[in-house]
Amino acid sequence: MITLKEIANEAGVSIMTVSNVVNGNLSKVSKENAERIQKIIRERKYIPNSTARSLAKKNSNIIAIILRGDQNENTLQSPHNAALVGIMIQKIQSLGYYTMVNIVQSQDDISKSLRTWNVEGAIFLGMFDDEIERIYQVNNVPMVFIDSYSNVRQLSNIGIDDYKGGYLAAHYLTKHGHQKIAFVGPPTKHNGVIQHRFAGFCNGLKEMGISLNPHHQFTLESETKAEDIIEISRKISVDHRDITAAFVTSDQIASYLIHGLHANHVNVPEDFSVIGFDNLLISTQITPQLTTISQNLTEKANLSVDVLFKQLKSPDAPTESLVLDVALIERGSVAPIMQQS
Amino acid sequence: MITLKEIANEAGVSIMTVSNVVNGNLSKVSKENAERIQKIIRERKYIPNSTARSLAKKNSNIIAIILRGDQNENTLQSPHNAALVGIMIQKIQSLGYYTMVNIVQSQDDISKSLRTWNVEGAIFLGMFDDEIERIYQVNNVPMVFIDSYSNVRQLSNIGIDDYKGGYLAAHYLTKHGHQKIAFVGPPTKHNGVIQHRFAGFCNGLKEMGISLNPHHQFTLESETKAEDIIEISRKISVDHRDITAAFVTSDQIASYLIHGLHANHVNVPEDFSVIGFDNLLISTQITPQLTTISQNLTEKANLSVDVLFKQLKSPDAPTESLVLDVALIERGSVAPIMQQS
DNA sequence: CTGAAAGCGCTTACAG
DNA sequence: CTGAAAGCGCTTACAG
Repeated sequence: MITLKEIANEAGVSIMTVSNVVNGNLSKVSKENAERIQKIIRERKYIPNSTARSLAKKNSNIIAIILRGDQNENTLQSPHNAALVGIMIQKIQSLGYYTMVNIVQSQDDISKSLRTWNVEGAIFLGMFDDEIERIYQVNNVPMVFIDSYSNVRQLSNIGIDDYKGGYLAAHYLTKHGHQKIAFVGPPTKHNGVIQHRFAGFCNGLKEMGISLNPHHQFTLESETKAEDIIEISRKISVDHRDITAAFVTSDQIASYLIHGLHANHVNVPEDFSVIGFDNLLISTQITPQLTTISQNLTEKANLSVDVLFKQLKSPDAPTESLVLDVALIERGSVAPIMQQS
Repeated sequence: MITLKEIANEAGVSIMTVSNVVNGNLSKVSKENAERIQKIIRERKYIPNSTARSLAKKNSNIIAIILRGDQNENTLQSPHNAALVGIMIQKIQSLGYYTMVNIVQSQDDISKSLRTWNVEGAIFLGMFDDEIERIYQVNNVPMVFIDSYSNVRQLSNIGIDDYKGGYLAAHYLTKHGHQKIAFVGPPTKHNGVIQHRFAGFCNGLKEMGISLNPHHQFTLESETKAEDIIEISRKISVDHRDITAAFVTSDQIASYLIHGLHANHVNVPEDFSVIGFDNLLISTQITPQLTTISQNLTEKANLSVDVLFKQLKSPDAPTESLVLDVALIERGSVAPIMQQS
């Protein structure tokens, strides 16, 4: 590894002068020296040692992306998370920073990763409220959360209008004549995106004079277990033939549901209508293409980095909580009920 | 930040003794001291400063995952890459290391990221042959490549039997009576996975006395542009009604193709058979479920980390090139030709 | 078993 | 504009 000292020797100056050139403090260096040193730096392919720099400056140029993980689930298998992380990394890089990615289990000590590397800021995906509380207690770097509804304290959060998403779905289905509508998704009892989508959905129905039949709420214990979703399809097509439509909390689940319905000779949208959530690639890959609630992942990722850097640059900047809009995308998975057999 | 020195002061010992305790060199410390110091470390929540440690040790505990990116494409949007990266991160963490993720454009200087942080090893996804050559010239950390067919030098690589994948597809389709078969995928002219899948496919056909009609090779310029795939569907269903089946180089592309065929009133598998590649989640989310060539991503990711650490622990370990097996998964997207109308 | 010294490669703060 | 000194928080190598 070539160092400041070697460059300084070769240029016949002190390491301070080289350091100033490396850091672009050209006002402190004579033009001749600056140019000569720059030439040597280029020729010798000098790369500053970030560990030394971090130690001296007590900061790092590292941003951490921290994902809530699970023993038996690959959290980056979720297209939503993967897309966000990919965009964030690119954005962080473009700002001259480095990205460390951590996947933490509940009991893991997040502060260790953050503190050991003097991480300058962190973006969190999928954390639970109680974890957020603990994270705040032990860390004081700028932090931004994605899709948190925690109200235990004022935090910077980038989320979407989950309530409106559910509300739009309810209105759209009822406008198409559906009355007996199912809700399919993870449990709605936790404070989070699912609960808000559910609330918007129920209130949307209520406005149309419909109340959700509790038996028509189908709860998945695990987000990604295909068998559970297939089982729900079976129940709907066998035990609940009166249901004509479903609002499903993710495109992923919706696609399995449609597959399962089809296997039970219930065709979408002829016999049954489905609305998904997210507007992921998969919503255009299946047949019929999925009518869904879209969220803008690119904006979500970029804004989260923007908000983080705002706080990073001015430590007393107020926390920011942004709610991005959602919209209903009409495709082929919903049909008016009149056409149904 | 609490430091070694503070712990040493509080314990009334030198920082060396504390350092030995922190690093588990308990044979060098008296039992009483060790226990007292451990207690203080726990109470004060001491976390070693990795930047200082790295500087002193001239290494880091950081592994880099480097993905080939593209201006207008999110490389983590590929479920294949996202799943691999997720598993790798978890594995790297479980070994006590940290993961930095870089998404590089062609002209980017990879050695900068690697050298500035004293990165101890790197795993590369999606690099081209000429880039690999350059990477090797300027870096000397252990490196593992994923899915590279570069033969410019001996390198550690984890890949799959792409040739066999194509071969299996050809045999399976011909055994089901198909004769006029299309190949759909990215260009086959570059040395890489696609070329080998294509070669296996062509040779598989040849063994059955069939040669691929050059007009039946449909080439996609961009892997993910849905419109291009839909256009191919149109061509096949309108201009090439004699084609009865297709081997497609990814499940992603296959799903769009099936959707496009359907839009042109060609139903899979009744009118047309399709085999995909990867066995991603999507292959079970669409209707019909996709018959496809499966690769084991979990094994691929874990082995790549294993091989990297083998080289990292013994610097003169030979490079390892592993080829994982593939298998054909029978689902619903292929039907015998006799049943076709 | 224990610790004083030197050094890792940088930056900060200061003197000239 | 230039540089000598001190220090960031650790580890290595050595002496006791």
